[in-house]
Amino acid sequence: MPTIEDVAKLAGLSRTTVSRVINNHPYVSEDKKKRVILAMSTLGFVPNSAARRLRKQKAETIAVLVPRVTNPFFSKLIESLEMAASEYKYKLIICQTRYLLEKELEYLQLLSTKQVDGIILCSLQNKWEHVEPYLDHGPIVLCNEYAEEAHIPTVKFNQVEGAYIAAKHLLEQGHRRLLFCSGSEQSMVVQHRKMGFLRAMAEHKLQVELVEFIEDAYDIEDGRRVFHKIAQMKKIPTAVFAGGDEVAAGIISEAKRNHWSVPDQLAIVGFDNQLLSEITEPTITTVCQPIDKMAHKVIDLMMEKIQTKKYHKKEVYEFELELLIKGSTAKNVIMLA
Amino acid sequence: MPTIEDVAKLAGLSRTTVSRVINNHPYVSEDKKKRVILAMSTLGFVPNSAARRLRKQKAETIAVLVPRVTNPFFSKLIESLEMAASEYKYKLIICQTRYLLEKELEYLQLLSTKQVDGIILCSLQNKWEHVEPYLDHGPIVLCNEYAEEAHIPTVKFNQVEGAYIAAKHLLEQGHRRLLFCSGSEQSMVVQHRKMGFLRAMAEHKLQVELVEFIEDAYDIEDGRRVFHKIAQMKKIPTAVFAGGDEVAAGIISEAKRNHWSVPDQLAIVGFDNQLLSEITEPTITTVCQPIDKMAHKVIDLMMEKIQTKKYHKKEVYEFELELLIKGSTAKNVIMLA
DNA sequence: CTGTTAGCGCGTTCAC
DNA sequence: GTGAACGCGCTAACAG
Repeated sequence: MPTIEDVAKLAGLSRTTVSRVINNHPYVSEDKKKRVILAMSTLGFVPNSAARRLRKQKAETIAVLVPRVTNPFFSKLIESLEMAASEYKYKLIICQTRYLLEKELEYLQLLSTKQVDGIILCSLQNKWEHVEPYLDHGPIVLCNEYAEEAHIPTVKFNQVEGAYIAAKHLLEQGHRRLLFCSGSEQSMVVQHRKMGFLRAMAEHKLQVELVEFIEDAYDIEDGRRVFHKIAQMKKIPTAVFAGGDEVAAGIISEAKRNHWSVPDQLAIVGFDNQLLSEITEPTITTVCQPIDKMAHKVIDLMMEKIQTKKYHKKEVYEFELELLIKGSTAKNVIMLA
Repeated sequence: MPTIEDVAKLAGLSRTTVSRVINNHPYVSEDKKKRVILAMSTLGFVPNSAARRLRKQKAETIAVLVPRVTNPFFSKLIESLEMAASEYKYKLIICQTRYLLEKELEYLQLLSTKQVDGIILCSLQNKWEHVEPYLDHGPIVLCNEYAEEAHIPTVKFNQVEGAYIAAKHLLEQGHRRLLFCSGSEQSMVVQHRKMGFLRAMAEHKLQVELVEFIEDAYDIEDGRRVFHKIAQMKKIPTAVFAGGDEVAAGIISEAKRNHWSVPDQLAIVGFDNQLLSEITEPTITTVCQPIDKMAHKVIDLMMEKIQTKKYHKKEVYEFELELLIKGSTAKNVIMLA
């Protein structure tokens, strides 16, 4: 591999001049610039990133921690983050924690070892006190997650409100026995949704007959399991708030296999507005999250923090959610042919 | 940030000894080892990766090029690759080419700039001659894709056979007017499937009435569009070979909205055996690909190539595919309750 | 078993 | 405008 030295020799100039051309500094005569560029291309010279990183103390790379990329919410988020980052010429390194505490900490070390300039946490399993020390090595930004004690930039959705409008919708449809079904209780996303859900319940306190909770449901398979739990309950709920469209789809699918009618016997509201929610029968009433907006905000924030190196202040940016009413809850809506 | 020098000073030893401890070399007395470890932890020392990379000429990182992470096939592949790579303590950097030639070349530069030790190409849009030069800088391995002229390690599925068994199944069900629906014609995956499909057609030449082709279908939305194209054909096919379960799901969904009966009026076979294929009604007959096996093989291969630095030989590893017959083609199968 | 020394390839003062 | 020289942090000979 040719180095900057080789280029300099071939061009009959010093390393410095070559370096200046590479980083297009001013004060290089057009003539020599041409010579350098010629020499570079004849040698097929490419600057070595390790040396640059060492010298500039920048990796131009950000780590994104997500539980799993197979979850469509996260893969959509990654896609958006990647596009936003590439506008700044930043690379992303995607890390799957699989909800494991150790994996999360392991990947946080990318920051200490300077393999990345910052970390975007889209999942937070560890207690904040275990994550905080890594802040010594660079910026950490929370994305979609939230931690009360974390004094760092945070971009999130208004999950409280999202769950509230979803729950309210179910109540307005006349449901009195409800099931709240979610992912890990660890996550503040879940906590917030539960708060919103319970707020709606409280507002209709007199009418609500039953409120049940189920945890750790993430995908279609989990949804199927949830259905069977429902079917075995003493008092069977008439409506389910599912943490994601995948879970909702699993419930619907299994319900129909068992000849339950949706939404008449069991109404379901999902989350995320995945394409999947248009495929099921009925289609899934769902809460739509503006992932793209969030992704852009996160990247802009991260870039600012990397530059200014001031990232110990808590600043929370919140995006609003919207309920899309479709077939899985709408009793008397005339369905499109 | 403390450096190895600081640790050495605090421990009253030389940089070398510290380095030896870090890389657990032999020939370091237990006593000094202890002192070093103590010094490291009191200072909170973490080795700087940029310096290591520069010195060792290794990034311990591999780039994976995929079209889009939102495609479940690729997100599943990434998940498997990531788990396999982490066994070697290798990081993955995920790059989305979005089927763009320039993006692909841009990411290949990660190899020239030494940001990664190797590249796994799960998508190949450029002509091989445009990719080949990058081989000067490190190993490139093809995964799921194939290029005749590429003399590099390749791990793939037997797409010819996969499509053949799927097509044969449709013919055996009595279908005589068929539609082959796929992604980009560029991809050898598509070419191979087409070959297998046509081979089955040829074997039943006398009976086949119609064979149509549609391209550039990747997701649920595309599937919907495909349905409308089908509906407008002069001679309407009775069976569709879809390049993926998403497309198949889109076709089924739209077909049913338009009161077509599946599989009676239109039979459909998908690809990938996604969870989604269990959600639709009917469920989707699909070709199952052992993604996990492929991923492990690719990583093992890549590790070997990085080590030996011999990666200019073509060696092709192929995994067999399997047809899973479900509701979208099975006319007379009694469906499970 | 341990320390001294010499780069890995680049960017950047500071003189000229 | 340009070049010489230093050092980013670390590892790997080579001595001892």
